[in-house]
Amino acid sequence: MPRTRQDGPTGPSERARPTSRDVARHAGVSQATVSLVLGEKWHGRVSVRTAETVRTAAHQLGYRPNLAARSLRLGRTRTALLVVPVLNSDFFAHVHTGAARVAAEHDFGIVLYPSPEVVSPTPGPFHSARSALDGVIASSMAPEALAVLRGDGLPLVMLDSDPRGAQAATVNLDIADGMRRAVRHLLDLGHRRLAHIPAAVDSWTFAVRARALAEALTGTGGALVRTEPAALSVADGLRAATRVLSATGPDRPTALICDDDLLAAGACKAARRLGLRVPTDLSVTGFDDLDLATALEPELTTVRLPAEDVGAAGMRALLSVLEGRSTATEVLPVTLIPRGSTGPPPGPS
Amino acid sequence: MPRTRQDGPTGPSERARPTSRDVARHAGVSQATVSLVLGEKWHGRVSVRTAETVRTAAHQLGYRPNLAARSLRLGRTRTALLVVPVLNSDFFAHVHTGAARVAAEHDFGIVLYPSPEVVSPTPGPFHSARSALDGVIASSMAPEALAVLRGDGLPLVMLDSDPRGAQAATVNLDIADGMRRAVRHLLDLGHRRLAHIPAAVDSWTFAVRARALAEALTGTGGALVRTEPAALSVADGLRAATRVLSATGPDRPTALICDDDLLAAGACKAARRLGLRVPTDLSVTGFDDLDLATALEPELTTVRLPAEDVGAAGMRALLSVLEGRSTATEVLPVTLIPRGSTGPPPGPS
DNA sequence: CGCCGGGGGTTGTACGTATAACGTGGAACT
DNA sequence: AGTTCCACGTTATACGTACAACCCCCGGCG
Repeated sequence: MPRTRQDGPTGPSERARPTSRDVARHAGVSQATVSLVLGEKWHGRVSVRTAETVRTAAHQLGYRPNLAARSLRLGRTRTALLVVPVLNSDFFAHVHTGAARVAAEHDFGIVLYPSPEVVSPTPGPFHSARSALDGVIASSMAPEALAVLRGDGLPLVMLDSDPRGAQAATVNLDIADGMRRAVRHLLDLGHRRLAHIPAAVDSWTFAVRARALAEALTGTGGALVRTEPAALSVADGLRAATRVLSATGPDRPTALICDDDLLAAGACKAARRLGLRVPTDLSVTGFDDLDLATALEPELTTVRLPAEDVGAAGMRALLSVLEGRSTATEVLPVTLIPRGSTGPPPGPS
Repeated sequence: MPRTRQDGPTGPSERARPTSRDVARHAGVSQATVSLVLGEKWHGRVSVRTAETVRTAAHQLGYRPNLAARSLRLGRTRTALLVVPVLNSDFFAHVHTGAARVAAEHDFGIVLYPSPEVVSPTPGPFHSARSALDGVIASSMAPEALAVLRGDGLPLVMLDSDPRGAQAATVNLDIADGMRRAVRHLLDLGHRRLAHIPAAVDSWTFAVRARALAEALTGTGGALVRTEPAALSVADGLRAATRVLSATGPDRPTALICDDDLLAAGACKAARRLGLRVPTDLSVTGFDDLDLATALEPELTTVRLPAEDVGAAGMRALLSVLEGRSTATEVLPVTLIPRGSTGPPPGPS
């Protein structure tokens, strides 16, 4: 007997949750009527008086619909999965916040999934096997992980990912424009020899940065003198920047473009250790505009990515897909935030 | 007719998900047998041959159990809610990671909820109204929010919260010990005049810091010369530290103890702006050991809080509670990470 | 030879909800 | 007076699963 009322060890204070039938009994109507009223589908089918009776009864009993039952009946769960590569970046934390806000407005829940590998070593059948889901929002995923996701056949929205060839709605950041702005900013300050510290991560969002950087430099007199990829951490940014800055003569750049604020922070550290002052001797730019950017001294010039907007737009896109309206790729604008880590290049000492 | 097979606009490729009954038909057995086999409850009730047949059939069809149905039947959802005050701190991101890892090991899911207010302005009926939950892990919650949570009558585990009077399992950090270590560290370096920048947040974890600081100083010759609370941000840490450091003479502290790395970062900024070098003229300590701590120059001496362990222990505690084993309060040790932001006080110039 | 036992399943039911399909009493119209 | 029709509900059912309770057949034993 699995279903005896739990009046045992927990005591009788552990009241079983009231069901719609309990409410019905209490209000003197049938369970169907309760469902109609509480589901706001009663107009013209139930009298105003009865509806009111039902509502007060539900309130008195503290009735909460059983979502498992509702999901089973409806075949929908009003829950979306948000997959992010790493959570310990407040970029994705903000993505989540934005998505959760929109979700809440539409009575949706969000399950956060910090990349399959983090939680379980076996990619295996994806988490959607566990939680009942209506759709998936995947952020900056590697292609093979995406394939796994798509295997579930769930409605999918991709964030900050390659829109080509993806049979899915996509919400992107205008990363290329961001890079153009950063380059333009440095060129305007007078820099001509730039170096790039790309993130050593195989994902669309970083591939775009490299391409846009090259394009933005063509025909401007500026040149990319060095490229040194780094893993996404302060420590590896430090290492990469140190290598780049150890060059001398015309190979030494006067400005460093980093794919991420973490890398930029590492670069600033490297500069200081090499006796270079930022921005007097070296300019540094980042991407994201994390908390970190203003914690540093000098504060970081960076391309701000509207993370919360990305999450919100992603959730909205998913809702559209679920309602049958297919969505075009959406591209959100980014802004360059000039701060203290960039300045004119040092004079030709 | 709500349940016509969806062969319309989406096309016939949108196969309906196979149910246990489909598997049964495919394997030539009854649905009950499928349930027994897949639920690993068949030993001695189903022959090995049949069990194998069922499993291959399930695999061929790509069967995934419908979790809504299972939850309805079982009355349990294998889903826990993790409530955190703010997500845009990688402390809580790590808490989540730890909890999610343990959850995955036990085939549990985790729904993350970044504090009621963030998502919906009305606290109202809590999120547990939305998602079907087996239990709640609440991290550093304000008392009134906790009361709302408890109102749902769900099994509850609290993280980093006041264990007294809480009829719930608690996983705590030995914050008091952390503060003691920080103070001891500074005293050992020779500091005698300390200032405290507490977080202006009404929560247990910060209240403990203040108390432990006072206790750690009694009878040591060290004194707390100033206390200036700040909101949990770099900017407000900067503001508060600026006020503290503007004092002159014996009121000016030689070391700043900050309740959080963000505040410590702000303090370092303040020091630099006032022409004070860290650690030569001023020592600074923080709490958390965020990425931030090693991004700064000098790197931050800080009390490392094992965030991931907290999350993991919290999830384990919840599992214990769900299995009827009540859990004692657990206290995790913390460590002081001495780095570049602390040093001997300046000589009596 | 009749009865027991147990291995190997099956049938039936309940979880709580949403909604299609079906009354039902009475006012209004023919 | 009979028919229509509507306002207001109710009854019945299905979603997919887990498991209690039953069933049947066959070998062994008294």
